[in-house]
Amino acid sequence: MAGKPAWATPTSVDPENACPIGPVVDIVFSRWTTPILWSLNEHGRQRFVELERRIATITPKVLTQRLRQLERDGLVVRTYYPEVPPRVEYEISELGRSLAPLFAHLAEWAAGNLGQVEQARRDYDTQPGR
Amino acid sequence: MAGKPAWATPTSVDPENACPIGPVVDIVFSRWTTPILWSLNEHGRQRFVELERRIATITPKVLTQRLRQLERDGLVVRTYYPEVPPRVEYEISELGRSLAPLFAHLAEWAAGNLGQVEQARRDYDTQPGR
DNA sequence: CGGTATCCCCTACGATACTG
DNA sequence: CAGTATCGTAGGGGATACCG
Repeated sequence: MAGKPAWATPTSVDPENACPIGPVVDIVFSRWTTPILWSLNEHGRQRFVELERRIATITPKVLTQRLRQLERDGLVVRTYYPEVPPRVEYEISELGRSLAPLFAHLAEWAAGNLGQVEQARRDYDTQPGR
Repeated sequence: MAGKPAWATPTSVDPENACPIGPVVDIVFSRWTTPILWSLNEHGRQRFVELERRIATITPKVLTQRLRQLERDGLVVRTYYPEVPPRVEYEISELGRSLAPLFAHLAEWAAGNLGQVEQARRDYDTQPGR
């Protein structure tokens, strides 16, 4: 990154640079990833059907997609047992588990502030003239 | 397994959303919200064009949509000055600012672990037979 | 069991105007 | 300046069926 002088303050930057947490949000908070990671962290090693049943509204196609993505990102470990019938188990990786405090932080914020968000919505929606 | 993980909330878990942080993720980490909140938190009060220029790749339509949503959720305060030409300023609310430690936590995780994610991706992609 | 393969729909988003 | 209005599209899921 030695091309740009430090004094060259850009008037605009691409979203990645505009927000340092952009990339990590894409990785951790893309759709379905939080229920999956949460389930694996809370209930430990699970088979495909267990996850499918626990998340309930997810389709097998999407569950596969998200699990592959999480595996590729190193957040989930997939283990295949060549038995009959075949068995596959998913577990959260060490890297994935390192997200636990972050998730706890998020849950804590939710517990303390979600009510305010809901109240704000009610207030906003009852404003006359919208 | 070692009992209850740190991120498990005692509040009843919705069987639909097998994940207590589902709602808060929708509020805080839906598309474009993090760059907007980050910008408002980092650079203070800003007018519409300032945000537009800073985020650069966002269109005015979408910026409006997201700002309205954030306003409705009580994370952003919109102030309209009926001047000629009109002036509108956006600032992060107290509730929105309460997300700052969370964002910092996220940035910290990213700084420490994003490299591992990228390495995991490289490893995964260089596996033969995919 | 643990997935693919297809088809299809919906809507979030982008592009391009235009206005008070 | 601070937005709307309108149109068009891509692709992320859902539903269903099928395979090793």
